[in-house]
Amino acid sequence: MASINTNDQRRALTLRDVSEASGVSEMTVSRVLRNRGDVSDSTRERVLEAARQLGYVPNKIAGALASQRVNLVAVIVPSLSNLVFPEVLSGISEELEDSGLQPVFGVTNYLAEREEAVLYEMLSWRPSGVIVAGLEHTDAARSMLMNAGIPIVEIMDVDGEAIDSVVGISHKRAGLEMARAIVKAGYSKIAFLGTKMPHDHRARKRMEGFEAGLAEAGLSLTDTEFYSGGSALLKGREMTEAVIWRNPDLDFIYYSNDMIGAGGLLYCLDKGIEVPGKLGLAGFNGVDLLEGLPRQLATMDACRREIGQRAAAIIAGHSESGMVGGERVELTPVLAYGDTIRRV
Amino acid sequence: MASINTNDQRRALTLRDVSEASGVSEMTVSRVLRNRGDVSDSTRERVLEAARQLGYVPNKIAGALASQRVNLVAVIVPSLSNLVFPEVLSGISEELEDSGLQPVFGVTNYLAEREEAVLYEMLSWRPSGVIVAGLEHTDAARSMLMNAGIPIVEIMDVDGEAIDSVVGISHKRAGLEMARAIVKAGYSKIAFLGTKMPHDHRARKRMEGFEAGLAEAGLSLTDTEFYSGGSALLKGREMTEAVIWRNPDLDFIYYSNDMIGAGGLLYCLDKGIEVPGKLGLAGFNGVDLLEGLPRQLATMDACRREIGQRAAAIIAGHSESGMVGGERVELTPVLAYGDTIRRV
DNA sequence: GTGAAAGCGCTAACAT
DNA sequence: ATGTTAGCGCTTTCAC
Repeated sequence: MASINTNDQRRALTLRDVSEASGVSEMTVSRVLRNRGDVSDSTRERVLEAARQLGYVPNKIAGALASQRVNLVAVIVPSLSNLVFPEVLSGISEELEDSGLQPVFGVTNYLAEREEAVLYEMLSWRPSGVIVAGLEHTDAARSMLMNAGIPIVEIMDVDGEAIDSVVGISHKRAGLEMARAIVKAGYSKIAFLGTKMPHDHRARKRMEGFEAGLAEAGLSLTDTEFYSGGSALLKGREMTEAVIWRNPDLDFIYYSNDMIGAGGLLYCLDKGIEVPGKLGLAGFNGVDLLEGLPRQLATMDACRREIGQRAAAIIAGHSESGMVGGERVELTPVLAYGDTIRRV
Repeated sequence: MASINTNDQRRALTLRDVSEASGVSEMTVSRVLRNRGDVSDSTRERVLEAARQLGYVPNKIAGALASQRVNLVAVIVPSLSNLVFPEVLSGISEELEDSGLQPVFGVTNYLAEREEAVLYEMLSWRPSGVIVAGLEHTDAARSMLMNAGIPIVEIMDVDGEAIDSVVGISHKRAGLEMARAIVKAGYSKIAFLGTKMPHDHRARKRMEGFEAGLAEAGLSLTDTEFYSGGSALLKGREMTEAVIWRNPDLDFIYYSNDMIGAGGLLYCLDKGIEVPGKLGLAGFNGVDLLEGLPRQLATMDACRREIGQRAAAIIAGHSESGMVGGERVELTPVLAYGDTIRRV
């Protein structure tokens, strides 16, 4: 009890220290600590006790180098403040929980070069798999992924060519179906409000799909506006005000995410604008937050958590049973009409 | 141009491959790739070109083992869905950007045993430093941290005994000052609404400080209510309704976070309850979201981003110049009255 | 400015 | 059930 950790702070403990303390070979200590191979109960006890007493923490760097195996899964997302990605990450963590694999998160801030750098850094740790948001990458990044020799899962989006596996939804179709629903509900003077970020490819695809849907009915967007930075809720208010001011006869606004949509909704309620009679509104993502608003904003669930789970399951499957790869999982978002689209 | 990466997918490239492709020794290739030591320009060119052509990604596992240096900083937080932590993480990432250090994130879900497990896993990769939220840990975790021989920074909270360095605010004092401000404004029938999580020590400390502040004026909490799970905004509405129903003469509600506070505010606006005249409200954190609400909820900034930056700066400082450690940084949150506390 | 040898701390493979 | 040997891919150190 007395001399726990009197060891020098500089030098970390090694297997050898545990070996000496327990009078058992390094190899056997290693077996005990990894639950690998047969070890007698008495030996196991002694080793475990010695390791505990010393406060030994294995060196995975050495272990990984020797075994050529790393229990890490690289997960690369554009942002954490988006509300969307933390949920994806939860799904991944949850699914990986009992697989022996550990997620490691990297953030790109929606910058392709940043993605490339993060990826390079992560691949240099030789992870067991990569989960990366989106299908758009620099050439270098794409080539790194193709040559990594590990399972790659691109998530969120299925509109494009996948490197290996892909799990997501079609944002183009999401936009398209929203447009159809809106047209069917009788709206015709329609605006799109979104983020300015040129690298938010999914928002862009939703807008493209949306325009295609309007085109089917011979319509086109009356106005658009894009923001960057700041409180999304506030930006939603401001942009809504601006676009209404510019287009007094506007009858629908499609927002690229629920936060700005919620801001728009609050603005309309404040100003006494009749929703959905005079003005219809819809967002995207299906975030929890909406449940607490005075009215339910129409939205489309992006299946965030499930995307994380399915992606993680693919990586875990590979590492267990060496699957083939190249899987494609397209989930189908459901349109929730809420209270902000006129019912016909 | 033709035969880029015809290499076998199984075996990753090594320094030797680059060495052979460039006709330079492994050692010199290593020097080039790390910008270490003198290498002639012509040699450097050849090596870089060969590495690029092959698509070589260095093996940091081997590098770390040989050099006994790892450019990783372990960052451990309770949650990502809290809105608070993503901001702390941004602060850390930002500060570490040009330090050569890389943050690696782990999540504990407010569970002490989970924290211990995550910590163990992370320490086994021998990071250059640890940033961990909170001062409360299991004995084993505490002992691991003390014996890791690397800089440890506990963040968010300064009310307690630190292992090494600490960066945060006093949540007790935050609660205390909120109570004083409320009492001064003339409120006296006061409720506290928060999360049920027993391991949210900071929310607990705010409540304790708050009660102490009320006690100074001979007051005590009229009612409390705690929730877990679900949409915080919605829970805020529900709990507010419940507590008002139980205590018709209630004149103030202190929420443990801004999200439930915002829910409460929206509820009051819906119901036409006069805020702050009949009922005062206050939250905690100072999240962006509040800016988009119809009224400004009173809150206290938790200095999240700055906490991340300062903590990261301490770790980076250590790794550069071998500082002494044991720093203590207490930031001071500012009370923003907004529109939901009566002005006197 | 460049190369050769030794070894980081562990585990695979093969003893016994 | 336990021990021995070799080596994972790099970097450190020292030689030239």
